[in-house]
Amino acid sequence: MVTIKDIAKATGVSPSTVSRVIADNPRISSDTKKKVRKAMKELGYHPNIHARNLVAQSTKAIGVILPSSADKALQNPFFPEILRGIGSVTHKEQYTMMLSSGQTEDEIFAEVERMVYGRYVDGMILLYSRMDDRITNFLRENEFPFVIVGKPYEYMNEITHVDNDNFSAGKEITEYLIAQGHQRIAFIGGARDLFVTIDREKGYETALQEAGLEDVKDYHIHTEFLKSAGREAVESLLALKQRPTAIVISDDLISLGVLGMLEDSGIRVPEDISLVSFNNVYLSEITRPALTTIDIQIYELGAQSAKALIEKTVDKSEPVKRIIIPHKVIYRDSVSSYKRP
Amino acid sequence: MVTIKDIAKATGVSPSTVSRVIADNPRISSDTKKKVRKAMKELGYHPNIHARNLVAQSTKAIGVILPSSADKALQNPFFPEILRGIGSVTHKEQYTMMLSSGQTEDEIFAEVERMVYGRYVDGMILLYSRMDDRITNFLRENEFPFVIVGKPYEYMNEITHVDNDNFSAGKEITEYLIAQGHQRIAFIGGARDLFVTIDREKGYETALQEAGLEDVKDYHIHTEFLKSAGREAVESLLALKQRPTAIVISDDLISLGVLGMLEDSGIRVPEDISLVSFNNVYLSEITRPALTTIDIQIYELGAQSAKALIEKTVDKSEPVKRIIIPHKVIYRDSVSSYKRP
DNA sequence: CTGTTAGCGCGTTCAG
DNA sequence: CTGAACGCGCTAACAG
Repeated sequence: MVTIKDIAKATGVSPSTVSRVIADNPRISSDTKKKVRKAMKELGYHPNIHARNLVAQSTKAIGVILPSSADKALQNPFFPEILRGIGSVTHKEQYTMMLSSGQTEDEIFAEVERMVYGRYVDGMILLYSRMDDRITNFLRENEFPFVIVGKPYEYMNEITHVDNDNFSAGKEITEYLIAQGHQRIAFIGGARDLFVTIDREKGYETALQEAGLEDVKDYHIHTEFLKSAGREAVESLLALKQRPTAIVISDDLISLGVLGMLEDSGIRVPEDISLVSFNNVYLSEITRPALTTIDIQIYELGAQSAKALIEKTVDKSEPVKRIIIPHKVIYRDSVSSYKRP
Repeated sequence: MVTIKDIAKATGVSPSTVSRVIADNPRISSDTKKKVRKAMKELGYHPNIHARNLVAQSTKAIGVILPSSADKALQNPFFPEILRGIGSVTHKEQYTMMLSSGQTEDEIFAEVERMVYGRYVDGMILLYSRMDDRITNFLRENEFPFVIVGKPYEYMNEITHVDNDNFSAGKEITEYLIAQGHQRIAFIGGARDLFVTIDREKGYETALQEAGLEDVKDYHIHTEFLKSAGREAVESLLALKQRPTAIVISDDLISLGVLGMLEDSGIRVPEDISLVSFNNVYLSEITRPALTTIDIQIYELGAQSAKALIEKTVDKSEPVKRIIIPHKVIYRDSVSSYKRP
């Protein structure tokens, strides 16, 4: 391993001079700078970060916390995509990205503790937002910089977060369905304690209400990614005497499952029933029919959260922010206008 | 920040004693151990890894290199799942996982250089295997510990890698199709320079050959995840006077695309054409029909590669290994036996 | 069984 | 413009 001393010796200057050259300190003659840089190249010098971090009391690294992978949710293409977004800015800023690897909530919590106390990272991004979250509380109590992708369950004004306007998104897409003539519209969502679900559902309810449509209780379904359990729920939905003519689904991946069940039941989309959903992951354009869905700009969600976090870690006085990433309806083929039978 | 010194002062012992307690050194009286541990608890001591790494000349961290995300391939649920596998063992071993974040090959290469030279990590896992790969060469030249998930393009016997027997898998699944009476079987694969594709395709070819079936050139299609370009290819396949009655597809995600196109063309699966594919990601059971596919145990692929890597980083003399993860055909509904029309 | 000393590689005073 | 000296927090070698 070639250190600062080695190249100091090789060039006949002192280690501190070399250090200054690395930092591009203006009060070093360009002559010696050149000389030193040359030696660095030749000897293959590379700074040792641990030494650097030790003195700098900062690591240019951020931790990314995934939801507990008990959640099958991890299989969602949402994650690679948001990681890509985060990566784009960590990379640009020469930051490093450390991933949580725990499976259960307890494991993850222990990991977060290590990361924070051990000074592994300068800050973290939470890729989920759940009610009453231990990790969020811990981070807050320790005044450790972090940002949440989604909506914090409390202290909204004290926690920087990056989110979509899920309420409006849910409202808009439902209104679109209503504009197409649908009056019996159901909602299928994921876990009930996730804010995305909650917000989108509220938007849906509000749209119904404003249009003077009845909000039927049986039309609300919550399920974890639609395995057998979800199947029954959907079947009961179809068994209703007043079957819905359209469904708002809170996630593209769930839509895929629903699409399958509908096909099993011999129900055609969009002829018999219309579907809309959220996220616009790659999948949504290769299903048949292709899904009308809301593009929430996952990549941007990631990029902006990383950007906000880094800003905060370099300047503690950076104010708390709430960043809303715009969404957009992507019209494809899963909706038809309702024609009275 | 509370350091070793603080707790030394608090307990009236020397810093080194504290250090020894942390390492659970046997020649420390259990009395002082207790005393020291108590103080650590009370003062909230946590070791600073950078200090530790600096002296240990090792970081308990591994780098995970994703393929360049120009590849849309990243959207594949394969990645979250393999990360989960890797995470399971890094977590158990108290290791840390650092993710590459570059988008282009050049960016990633620069990152790898930093990680290696800067001693960010003790070793890395490459989540792809491509012909003539710069990063592989670099790692080899620097004798830096790494393992490849997939097959190295050369120096097979000098690079530890974790792979499936993709050749056999391709052969088996094709033989299954043949056993169902199919004689005209096509192959659709991803990028041509990826070893997975190559191996699976060879298995397919061998099966045909052994069964005395003709290997039709027009039956081979290569495409990047089936956007417009892939569509044309598939359409040309269907336009052939001798249309295939079954298709072997090298990835579940591609299958999803093909399924869509087939439906567009009014071709029913499996009645008109049978489909089989690889990976058994979550998706493959929610499509309609559910896909008959080969389970390659993605999670295990990740876990084993992490395990092998960590073993190598702790004991440099650990021999090069080649670990083959078994696969298994998962029979679902995308295949029917061929009946002469 | 425990304390003292030195040093990991680097950045940062403080002198000059 | 540059060098010497110190310290970041921790471990290891050597004493005792």
